[in-house]
Amino acid sequence: MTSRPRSQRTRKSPDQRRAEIVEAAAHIALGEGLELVTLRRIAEELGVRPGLIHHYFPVADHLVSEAFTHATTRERESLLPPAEEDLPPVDRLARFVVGLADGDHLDLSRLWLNARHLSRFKESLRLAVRTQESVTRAALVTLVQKGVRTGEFETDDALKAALYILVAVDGLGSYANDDSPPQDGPEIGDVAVETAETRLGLAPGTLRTRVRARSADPAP
Amino acid sequence: MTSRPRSQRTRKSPDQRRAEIVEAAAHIALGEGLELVTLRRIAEELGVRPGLIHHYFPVADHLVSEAFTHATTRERESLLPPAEEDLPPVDRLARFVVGLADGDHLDLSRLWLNARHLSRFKESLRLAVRTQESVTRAALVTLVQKGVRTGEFETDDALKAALYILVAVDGLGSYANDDSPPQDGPEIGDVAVETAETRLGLAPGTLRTRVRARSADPAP
DNA sequence: CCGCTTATTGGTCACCGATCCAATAACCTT
DNA sequence: AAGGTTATTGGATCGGTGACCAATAAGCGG
Repeated sequence: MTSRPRSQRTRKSPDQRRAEIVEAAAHIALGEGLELVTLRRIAEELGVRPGLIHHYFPVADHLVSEAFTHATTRERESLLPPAEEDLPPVDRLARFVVGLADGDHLDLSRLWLNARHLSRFKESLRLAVRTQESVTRAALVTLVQKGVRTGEFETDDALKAALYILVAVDGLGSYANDDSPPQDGPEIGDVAVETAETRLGLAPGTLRTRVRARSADPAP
Repeated sequence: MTSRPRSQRTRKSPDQRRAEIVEAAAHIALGEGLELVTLRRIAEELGVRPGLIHHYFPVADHLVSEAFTHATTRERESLLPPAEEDLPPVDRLARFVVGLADGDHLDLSRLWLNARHLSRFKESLRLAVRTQESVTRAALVTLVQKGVRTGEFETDDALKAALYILVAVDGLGSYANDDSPPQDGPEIGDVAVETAETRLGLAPGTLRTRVRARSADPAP
């Protein structure tokens, strides 16, 4: 009865295998932390021998930074997607800010916190963080500018407004690993939302309203 | 010639030795990171055998969290000292916010970032972080309230104002490990300073001015 | 001054990382 | 169908960590 689930050996194309590895690494990074993106852990995840991972990533740190980049990119595409023609900037901003301010996407906040710290010791990760940072910033600046053109936002310095919003978002992200009761008085998440509204001349409550409106009205 | 710097054995009182260990650990934590607060590393720092450290801290994690608490407490006492009767709230706030916003105290910002992330995995550290967080918050709230009473600050919600300032400060702290050129357009450090000024009804530039004034005028 | 408590030593052990490498076998090419 | 390329394996090595412990000696109290 010695079932032989020992799947012998499955040989895949380098591209495919590599993608598979990065995918698994990103998954672990997001769920368990970048320090658990280890040759053995990823190998285990894929049901493969550690040596194989080393074959594709001779330097383990590179896998770590790729995992971060991959996870981060995918998350951004869902949180701050590039212009959807039909969706006004206010709604796009609302999704981004509210999505991060509220409990959702805690994974992502933790990952950023993780990466920002770990980048102190890992050169390649530091570069990846910087890159992702500027991509995000660019996306947000573009969004703000578009909103200004459509008259939805009001600011004389789009870059500055974006920076303020990002600092607030990252500030909240600092608390991503707190597990204290959310009785922080003035709903801590509001800080980012209010900051965005203030900086862009939106009436208080606008952003949360837009999000609620959208989720209640799934099919236009 | 065999100099015998092998200091035989120096036996100290438990209290003294323990303090010495925590001191060394705090130093390493601040300068090299909490993950380097290791039995061996601290022992080396003190010219002592690792076993001794284990004798005082059977659970290594406790040393880590104590190191954080120690370092953090000392730094706070210099950055946000408890009421000095002669110093007006504006100046005390200025020292705190500007001190953190500008390049100084990078060590401290890195340590906080470090601790906030690492607390994801270390229970005892998580508690220490939460404690230090609330001590700092309480100190800042008290300061804001005092400023409101003296008429220097203007806000209808001291706690909220303090939270905003802290989020901005922590947001900046997120970038503590960046080594990119500081050409971030609108001086990134300004975000915290401006946030404080805005939230407390201070004229723009007030805080930086106060700091400059104080450092130019050492002896009253 | 001697004895006893205990701070301090100098190891051991198990665990878990990265890195490297020879041998194996999957699969494509001819 | 045979051969060759190389993806994949299964080790071994090395360095670092925490935990643990018997033995030693420092220095205090009698």
